[in-house]
Amino acid sequence: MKYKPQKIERKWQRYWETKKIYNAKDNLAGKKNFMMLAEFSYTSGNLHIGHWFTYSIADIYARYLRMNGYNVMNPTGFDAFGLPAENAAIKRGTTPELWTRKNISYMSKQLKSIGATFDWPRVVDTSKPDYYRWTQWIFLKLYEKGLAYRASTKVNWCPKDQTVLANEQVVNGLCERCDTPVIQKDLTQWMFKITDYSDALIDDIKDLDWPETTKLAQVNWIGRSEGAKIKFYLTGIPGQGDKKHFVEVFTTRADTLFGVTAVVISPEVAKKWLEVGRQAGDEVKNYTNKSLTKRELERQEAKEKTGVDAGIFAINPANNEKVPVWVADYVLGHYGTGAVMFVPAHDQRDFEFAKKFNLPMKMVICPNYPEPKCPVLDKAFEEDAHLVDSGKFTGLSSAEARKKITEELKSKGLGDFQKTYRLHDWVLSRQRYWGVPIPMINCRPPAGGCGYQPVAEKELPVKLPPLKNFKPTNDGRSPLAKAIGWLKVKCPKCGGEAERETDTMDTFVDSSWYFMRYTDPKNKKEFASKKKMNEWLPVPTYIGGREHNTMHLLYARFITKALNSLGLVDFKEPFTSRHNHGVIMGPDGKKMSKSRGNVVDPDIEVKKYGADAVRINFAFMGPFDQDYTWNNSSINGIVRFLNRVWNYVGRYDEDVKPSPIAVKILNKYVKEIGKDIKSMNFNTGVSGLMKLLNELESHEISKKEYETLLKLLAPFAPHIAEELWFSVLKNKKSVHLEKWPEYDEKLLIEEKVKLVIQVNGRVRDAVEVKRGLSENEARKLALASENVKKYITGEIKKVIYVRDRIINLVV
RNA sequence: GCCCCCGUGGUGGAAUUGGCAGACACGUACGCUUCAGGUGCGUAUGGCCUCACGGCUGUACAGGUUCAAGUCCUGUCGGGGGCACCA
Repeated sequence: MKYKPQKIERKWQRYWETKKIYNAKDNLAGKKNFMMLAEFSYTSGNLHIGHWFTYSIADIYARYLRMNGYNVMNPTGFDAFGLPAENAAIKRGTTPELWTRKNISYMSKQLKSIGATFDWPRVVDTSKPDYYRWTQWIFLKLYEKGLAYRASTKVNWCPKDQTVLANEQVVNGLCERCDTPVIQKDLTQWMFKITDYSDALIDDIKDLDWPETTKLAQVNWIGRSEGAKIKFYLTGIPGQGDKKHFVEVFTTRADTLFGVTAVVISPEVAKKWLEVGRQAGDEVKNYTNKSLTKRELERQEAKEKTGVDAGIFAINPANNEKVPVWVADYVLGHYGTGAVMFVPAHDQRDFEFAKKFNLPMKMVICPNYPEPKCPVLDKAFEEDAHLVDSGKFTGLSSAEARKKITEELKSKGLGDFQKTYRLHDWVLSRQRYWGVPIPMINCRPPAGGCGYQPVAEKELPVKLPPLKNFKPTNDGRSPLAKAIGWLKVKCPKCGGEAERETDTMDTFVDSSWYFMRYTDPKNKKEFASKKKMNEWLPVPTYIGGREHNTMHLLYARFITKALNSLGLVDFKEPFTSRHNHGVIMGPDGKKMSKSRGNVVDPDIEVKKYGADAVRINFAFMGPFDQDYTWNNSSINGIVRFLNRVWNYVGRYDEDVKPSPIAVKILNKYVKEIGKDIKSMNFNTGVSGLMKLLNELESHEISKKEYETLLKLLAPFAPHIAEELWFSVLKNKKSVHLEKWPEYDEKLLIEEKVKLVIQVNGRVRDAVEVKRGLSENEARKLALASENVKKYITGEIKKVIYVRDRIINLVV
């Protein structure tokens, strides 16, 4: 009989599912729980090759752990809400709901074709009311705690998708989903106070077993910088006395305070001044207003800095010098205090501004110290050095001066140490239909005017109403405003006619807690019971894509920390170890996309070669955290290998006695392959299997050894292993319920080893010797070699002997 | 600009953590098989020199440390990623 994967794979998939062998029980006596988490799928239509990559390796690992005695849960689910589904539905003239349901049913079929150990009864679907009622519930808990709030801010608005985006969803000024340039708008939005956790999110990341690059990306994203807040009193405001008003600046370089030649405020800060009726010339007003209408991208990409003299003055708290105040849009409104002290000698941006507007420079950090002369610069000197012309601080190092100057300012009430973060609060409102309704009610006049009220817990879920016209509107309001019957509701406080909140949540809220639901997916009373969560969480191993470094992973950490503060979960971090998988590029080396026509369809590959071959191909490509260009022919080698396994096991004869050499070979690879899978080096694990077969093929083995071979193969190629296990070896119970084979340490010891002989570090010979040779014996052997003799011209100065490995003669 | 990672045959990659570079595969070449073909089998395959034994050279480049360097250190070049007018 020939190996025909298409004939056996479906059969075993059905067998595993009906026998429920992969449905995790909550507690199994004597077994340790292990949730093998791979990111769930977005319901975009069908699985692409990247899903296969992720799920294949996750499943190999899961199967290995299960055979090693763990109680493994390998859950899967669907991230089903969100913009792409909505856009696809609009394009195809269907509804997001129908579109998503159809995709889920098709993708489920595809997921089953992988032959993975998915725990189907635990599947979650974020767009189902029994899931999103808990997303809403979590929102309410955060609201109670003050971690969800509504405020007006400058937000990122995608004019094409007609919705607000979180900072994390803006890539180079473009919408992450549709690449449309994002504009800034002042809108009142629901936000999560992720910034409350800035320090915890940075500090706790140290202890996680995550890729360093991911940790670093998060630390950079949060962008903590330590410096000082310094107060500059204002003067020269018509009709206002001195010391009545002040501007605060944030700086990391308090040591350059004596080099200040101006204070520059952002248009955002300037606007507040204009609003409180401060007198200002038309030039200042015009500049401020014009800057504020600019797109973020425009402001960033401006080649030349612009600005205007505000006509008032600030007093340097260090030396009481009077310096002008300028308004310039290179100073950002949303970072620090929105105002900076202007030190052109030691800040490149200020330097450029000073050049353009002819503002004075003053050098106070001198690279030549203690030489009296500082060089004339063609750019700002931004490094740390020693202070000059800085009063009593002259001569101090930058680091000392930062501390001393800030302390002095603090004692006078003119400043303090201050940390600033780049991270902003998470804007979670979306003005789109296909998402979780935010469970709030707004009571406005002429009704009671009670403002926003939370929906009572017992009223949850606030179901998403069916809508014929769910398209986004251009008035900045969610299409839910059109669902009149749904919209009108009684105010919980005054009983007057109020309206439901019409914004829906960012889908990243849904995916921030889905792994918790896996532990208790049917719970009707809680989002998950604490007891069950404690049995499975935090997630020991999480596999996913690098694109989530600063989005999903950060959000899930935040939600976990928030729930922990509320006493709802007992852990502070959701994922103890994280592994990023690479991206599979098309055969042309470019990112796969329909428009390029370089998409490799996993269904076609499976039809051609079988799921086992596709799985092993992914495992064999190389370390799974790297990117790969799809190679059309590499899978041929895998198919060859599986054919050879098929034929080799087909040779099984119950009367044959195993050769001792074969037993030894197997023993060696039991150790190696196990080690490789355990450390997630799946590529060398596969090569181990290939080597094993290469070495074994010329030997006879008995049933026990055939069984070992199949057990080693089982995590990688579950179908063929199962088929041979039943049909050739005549076993009655699944190979996947077997224990991982053990190896005999004693059998690993080779009595003979290869000793490499070097002369001056160059290999000249190699001899087979018995293990544990003494240095003297080795030396004799080395000197006996003809080839070695040629190179020994004089006296031997030194001998380095590494037992059982190498002898190096130095002459 | 700042921060981080990576450079090994024609290709994917391996290398017991400083000890035989190129395992295992893909591809290619030649040969064998015949079930015609894609997915059979065998041999060869970093480069240069040699009929051969063997020698030289070789892990982006240039140095250094060491008996010994793909691995450690310094610099350069190239590729990728994160942040980016962040004070």
